[in-house]
Amino acid sequence: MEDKNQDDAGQRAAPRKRADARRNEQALLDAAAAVFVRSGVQAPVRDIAAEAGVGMGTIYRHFPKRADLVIAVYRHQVEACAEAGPALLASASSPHAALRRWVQLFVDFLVTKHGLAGAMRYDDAGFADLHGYFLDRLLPVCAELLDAAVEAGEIEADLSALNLLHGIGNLCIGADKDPDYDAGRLVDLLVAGLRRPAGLAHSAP
Amino acid sequence: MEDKNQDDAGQRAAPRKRADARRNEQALLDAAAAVFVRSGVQAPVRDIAAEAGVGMGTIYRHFPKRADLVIAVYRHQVEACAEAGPALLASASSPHAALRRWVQLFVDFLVTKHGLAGAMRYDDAGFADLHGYFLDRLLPVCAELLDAAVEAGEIEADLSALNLLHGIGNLCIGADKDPDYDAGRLVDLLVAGLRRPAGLAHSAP
DNA sequence: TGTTGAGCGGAGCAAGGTTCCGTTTACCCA
DNA sequence: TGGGTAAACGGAACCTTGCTCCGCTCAACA
Repeated sequence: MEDKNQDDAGQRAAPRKRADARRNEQALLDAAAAVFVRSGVQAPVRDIAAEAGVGMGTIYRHFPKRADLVIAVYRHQVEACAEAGPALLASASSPHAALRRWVQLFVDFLVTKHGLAGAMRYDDAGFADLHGYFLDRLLPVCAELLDAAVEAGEIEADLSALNLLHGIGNLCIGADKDPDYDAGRLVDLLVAGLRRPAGLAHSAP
Repeated sequence: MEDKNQDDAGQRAAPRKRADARRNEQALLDAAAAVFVRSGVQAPVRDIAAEAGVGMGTIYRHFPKRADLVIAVYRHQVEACAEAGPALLASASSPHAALRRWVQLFVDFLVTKHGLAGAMRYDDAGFADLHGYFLDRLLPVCAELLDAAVEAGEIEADLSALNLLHGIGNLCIGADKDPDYDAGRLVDLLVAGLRRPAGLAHSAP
């Protein structure tokens, strides 16, 4: 456990960081998480630097783009969401039910992070990497759920996972700002609209 | 027709503008429209001033916020969309069909204006007025269509017009940037998901 | 303990929205 | 037609925000 430089069991080759560097990276992660909760994901970089008690240069040394910091802060939760996909598929009563529950999981995640959905927008150049990261991680999961539901004859096959994820992300924008806006309901309607009239091809259990 | 100062048959009391002021206002409107087509709605104010051949001060005299300029440019089309609602309700085969067609009209409008949907976001403070304008004009129309469909027993009553409009606006974000993203399809799914299983309460014609 | 380069801080740059204010000029009246 | 005046103009300047640059510091290792 108390190893020398063990952040990432994955890629060896990183030439061991200095202690102060590791300390600062962690401080930045903690500070960013706190600031994101307080002020939202679009909080100024300067605020985060101040909260962590480091200079601007330090932030950009560890996280070359603002998006990289955001990614790092939410990595664990994205990972958890990705892993929930196959699990739900195995445990839910049908692929469509699994899809529906997974989608709500994703919505809950997005909605609880002030402004994350907005920052993830496809057309936000500054956050292109964030967009890419979410897609890399979640697109295969979403596709698997979608395919399973198509396979089971529960939904039409004409919606790509990419479109669905995009749509969900978009629907969650602003959900944290307006208590009357119910992103979960809208997303659920969207997934419901996907459903075939019961008993067309195969039959649903 | 060649009146003295007749922009607005509505509110009297405006104390007659100078000729150069009227000329510049029109030039700005034209310039903004051109720039919006070329570079999108988020084009820098400076670009619009340059295109119109006026200074920054002039733009802000006529349109105190960037959003005011955007509103002015699209006012006609928003108006047309608003008026299409009752017309569709009168002509379509059912309220739900009317709703569906109206919604597609709105989607087409949003998608063809680079970045308009993005700028309209609820959580974009800079464009709060734009958001407000769209809502003022289109919310009653949407509510009317929704109510009619509920009345006819075609859809559930548990989705507010505000939520629906929000959702549609959100779904259209980025649609102009990514040719693979099909906002129209997603919105249609959403509206489809709203539909009651046929023949529940009243019966659909 | 001396050397050295990884790491640090923060001034500075660019971009974009908005404001300020000295100058210009359209319009009214004599 | 000639003045007077307030409306209108223009653009420099300001503020915020993301990101870069670079001289200084000090952790790590011999």
